[in-house]
Amino acid sequence: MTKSSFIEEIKWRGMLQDIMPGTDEQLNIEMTSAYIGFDPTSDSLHIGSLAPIMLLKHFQLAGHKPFVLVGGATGMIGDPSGKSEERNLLDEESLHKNQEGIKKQLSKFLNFDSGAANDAVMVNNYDWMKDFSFLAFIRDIGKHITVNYMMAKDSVKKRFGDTNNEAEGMSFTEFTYQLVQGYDFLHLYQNNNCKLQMGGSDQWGNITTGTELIRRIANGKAFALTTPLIKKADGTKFGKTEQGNVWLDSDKTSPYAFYQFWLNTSDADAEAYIKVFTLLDKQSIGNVIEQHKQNASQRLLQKTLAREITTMVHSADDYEIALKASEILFGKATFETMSSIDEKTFLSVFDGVPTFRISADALKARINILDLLTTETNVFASKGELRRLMKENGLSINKQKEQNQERFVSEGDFIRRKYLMIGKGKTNLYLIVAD
RNA sequence: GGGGGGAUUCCAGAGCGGCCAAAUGGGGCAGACUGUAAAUCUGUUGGCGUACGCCUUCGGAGGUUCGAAUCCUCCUCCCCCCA
Repeated sequence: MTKSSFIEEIKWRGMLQDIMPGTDEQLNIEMTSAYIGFDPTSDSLHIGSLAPIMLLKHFQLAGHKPFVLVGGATGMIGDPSGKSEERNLLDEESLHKNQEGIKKQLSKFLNFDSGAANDAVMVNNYDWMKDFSFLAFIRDIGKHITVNYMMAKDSVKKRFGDTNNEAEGMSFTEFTYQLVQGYDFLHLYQNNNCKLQMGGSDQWGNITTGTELIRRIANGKAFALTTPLIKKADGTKFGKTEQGNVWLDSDKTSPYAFYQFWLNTSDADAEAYIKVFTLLDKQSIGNVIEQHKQNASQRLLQKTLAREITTMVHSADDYEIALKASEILFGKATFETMSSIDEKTFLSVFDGVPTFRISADALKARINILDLLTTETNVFASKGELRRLMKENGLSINKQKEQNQERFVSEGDFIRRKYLMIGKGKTNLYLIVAD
């Protein structure tokens, strides 16, 4: 891939929303540095950050130099354009911890230490903001931008209330956000020759405040580029499940659950996602989409998508396990086949499946299924809920549908006299372990 | 400082003395159809009991009443308008 192909690349992938004139030319002239900001509010990123990460990935692949900016300072303020509330100050220790966690995850995508000229660099704006006094800031920075300019931004306008919306009001702190973020850009421009800031399309206003500052203060030319926010075809929020965020950290979201998330995307979404979230080239993606349409029930598109992302975010081994687990859990596995698998493999299959424990002693006697699932374990919140589910034929025990509320289970029902698979509906599985 | 409006079950939002565990919509869950999709349709959505039923809920604390989410008093919190 040559340097000039970056824009082309993200264009056909549908990752280009807005771009400032001259950006492409700048990228053709020289190896250019660009940055994207990430929130250090947790020690792990979730898939909401994946699109910007891929942007940096393509950027580096194109021979340019990516900067990762950890928003230690801005993260305390809260971006008014986002849904986020104003945040609390993170202490330096957790800030540091989160930064390390994020770097570790990003290392799977970006080269930080290869020795190449375009190695990625991580910076934290807390480092240069923490000692910047308020007075110095309003004198040196605030002076150059008018309130009129700041108020013209959509993110701000929205909060003041326009014809459709009611005024929400915003604090001075939030109002200042774009200036602080703009200053980051100026700082990186002056100290790291960083000429481009990228981000989600909601960041456009903040980014242009930065280029404006650079123009006025440093008399320089900087560029901006944004990527569309990832949406789902049905309009619901991307990246959320009933369990909450889908994290990149395998402790927070198991590789199996991660794989399942992507496997379950709709056709319409998967076509867009495979371009954004995988590195497969145009030709390969075209083929996959074509083949998928020939025989949609094979779900080749989702399987490819899930394989690529799981391998990239976790590992090939994790993918293999997740795949095998999915085949067993959703295939035609029976009590016999489940029993024939060796215990180690069996457990790896269930890694990531919610597990409940019960004492082996309690199993000596026969237990009513209702009691087992509500009183002995908390698989279900109430008996009423469970009864309802059983009436609707939604409960299965060891892959067998069960409607009889008088059903009793004992040791013999447990696989290897230890494990019981409980299914809720078609897709939700729980494991009960007796020990 | 003055005036007005509000707080209801996950959310929005009806109810305004008994028929209210509380309309309707959204969301959730399940079933059918399928492909562990999407769309659609159906059921369900406080707890306990198979069920007639019982228990806990309508911002908080008291009160009126045979009976209150609904009326009264005080308190807390939110919003709007005028100064």
